[in-house]
Amino acid sequence: MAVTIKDLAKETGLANATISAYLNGIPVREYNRVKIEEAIKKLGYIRNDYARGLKTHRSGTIGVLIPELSSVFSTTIITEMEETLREKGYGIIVCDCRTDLKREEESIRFLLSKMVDGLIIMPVSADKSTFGTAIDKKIPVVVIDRKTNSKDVSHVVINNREISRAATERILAKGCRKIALVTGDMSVYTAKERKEGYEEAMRSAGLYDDSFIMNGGLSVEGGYAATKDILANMPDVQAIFVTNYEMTIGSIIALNEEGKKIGKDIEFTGFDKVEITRAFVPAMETVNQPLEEIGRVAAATMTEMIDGAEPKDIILKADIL
Amino acid sequence: MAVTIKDLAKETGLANATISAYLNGIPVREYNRVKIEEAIKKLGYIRNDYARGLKTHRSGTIGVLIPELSSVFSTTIITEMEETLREKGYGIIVCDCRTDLKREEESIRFLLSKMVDGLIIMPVSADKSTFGTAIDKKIPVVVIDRKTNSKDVSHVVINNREISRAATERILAKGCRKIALVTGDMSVYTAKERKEGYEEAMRSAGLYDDSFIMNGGLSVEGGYAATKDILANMPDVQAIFVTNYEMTIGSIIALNEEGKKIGKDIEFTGFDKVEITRAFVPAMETVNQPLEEIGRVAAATMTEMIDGAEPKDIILKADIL
DNA sequence: AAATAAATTCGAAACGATACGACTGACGGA
DNA sequence: TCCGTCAGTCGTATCGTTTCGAATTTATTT
Repeated sequence: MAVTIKDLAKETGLANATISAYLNGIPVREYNRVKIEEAIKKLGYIRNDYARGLKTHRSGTIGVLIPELSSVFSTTIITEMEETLREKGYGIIVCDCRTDLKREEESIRFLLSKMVDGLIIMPVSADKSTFGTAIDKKIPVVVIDRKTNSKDVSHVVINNREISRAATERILAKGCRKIALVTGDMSVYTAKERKEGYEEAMRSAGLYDDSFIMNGGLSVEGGYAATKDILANMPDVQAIFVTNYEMTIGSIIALNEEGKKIGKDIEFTGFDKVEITRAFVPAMETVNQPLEEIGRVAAATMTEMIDGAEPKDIILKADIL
Repeated sequence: MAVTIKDLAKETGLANATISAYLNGIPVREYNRVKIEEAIKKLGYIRNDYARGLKTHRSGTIGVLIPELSSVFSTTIITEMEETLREKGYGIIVCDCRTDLKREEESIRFLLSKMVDGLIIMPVSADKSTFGTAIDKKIPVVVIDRKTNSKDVSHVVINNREISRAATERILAKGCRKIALVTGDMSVYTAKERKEGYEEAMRSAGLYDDSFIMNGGLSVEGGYAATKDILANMPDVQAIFVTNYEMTIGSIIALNEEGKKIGKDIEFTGFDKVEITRAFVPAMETVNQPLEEIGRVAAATMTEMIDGAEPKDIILKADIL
């Protein structure tokens, strides 16, 4: 079967405890170190994390739960998170719950049964019911991109409201008065915050009118449909502000189809780095989230919590490109 | 501490073995079933996979190793794979090795120490040295998007050469004679195959000239640079064929910057579903890989191998949109 | 109702690593 | 030379499951 510590012990003539010590970085005599290392190489030993985890109740693994793996938003953050955590000796297990609450719960059970030392999660709902089990088990939880009503978890979010307000004000400064907003369902934290930022700006200008607000369902298709709708029913619209990556893409496609030139026929502000479109629509403005930073900070917060730190809320700053 | 089977045993007055049996789907008496289920709910029991894995040498987990998490190619495949595996009761652990051979090895050790029941991998090199450890341990390995020189693993690839040949022939049929190819380093399996498909078509037409072949390094920047280069140094080029997603994007950006209209000034065939560009460059042709199918098939092959099937090679068909 | 067959349940021994207290030997100081 | 110190090493119990043969209960047959 697999090579175990006992095999190493037999091979080297040492006790398991000594091998274990070596493996855990506790100093052993030079000549023993050499023997052990030779044996490891010779036998091809790989530590059995399951046995270790059983004994230590630690796995050296962080669970990452996201609603959708196939979005730049998630992957950029995850990549950076993995990097940071790896440096601290942690690996990650990623679960994609497909924006499905039931799967989210399933996944959390899965991760917990894998004995993760912590949970970084972008919850589908703002309700703590799903990750409550983790909290009960005293497993540190970091929530990203959402604010929840729980005091037991850390939050890492961006200044959604402020940046949306600023973006809207920038459009206003260009002289636009009829500005449409494409956002998501108000049950989604970011959608709500971003809408409120927009609302603040519009109200201050005395221009708020909620018929300018469209729900784009946070998807490419939704953004596309919402934009078509806007163009069809609000002929005098002067600008569109779209509040996430997918909808931005959909919206641009719709504008393009309708022959509306951004910067000329209409002002446009999108969300996130829509790389390719910059070539085609240089006049487009974009709210740029510090994705790498979110990943880094979330990871760092996680390790701090594992080491005993209290939960904290961190707000990072997005900027406008 | 955590709730264990023993706690359930105490709570119900049954032996651990009975609880274990219930948990594993072996029938127990109705009234015991009820008692056990109540106890589980009451105490909030979650099975400790580590203890179980230690005993059974199975983890119910498949390791997935990819060179780059932040690419549509990977994420689409992974998402589909996860779906399929989940249905069979497996979870996945994803590792991103950042196209780095050393990390690839590290990650494989990590995954093996996590006792994965199988490994699905998109190797950086075609050399079996990295995943050899897995094979030695009799762990099924499925390689996607690459052919390796190992007979012990399954391969899931697309018909790279044929489809590239077909794509090239299609361009030729439009009357183009000077067709540039942007591909990657010849050490990369897909780059090589795709280049050879192109070469076959060009040779048949008596038009092959390797000065038309550019290395775009498989990245957006590389594709961009290669295309700029082509436009600068091959003024009479009539068409460009780009062989992966990232380079396609880079190439389109470059063409756009240079004011070259696809379908008018130049013919263009890209690779993979470049969603957004379709709105801007409807004349663009694209080789479309069946990503979902790759994921599905890889996952299915994995479970078959776990159940004892022999390694096999599967070639899926891409088409041209 | 007794005897046999079938279905559950039980107890205790693993699985592979770590933790803990006890033990060894080498070294320096008195 | 003797003793205390301390870095290393050793045995062994233990983590929470599953496994397996034996023991017990329930169902079936005669």
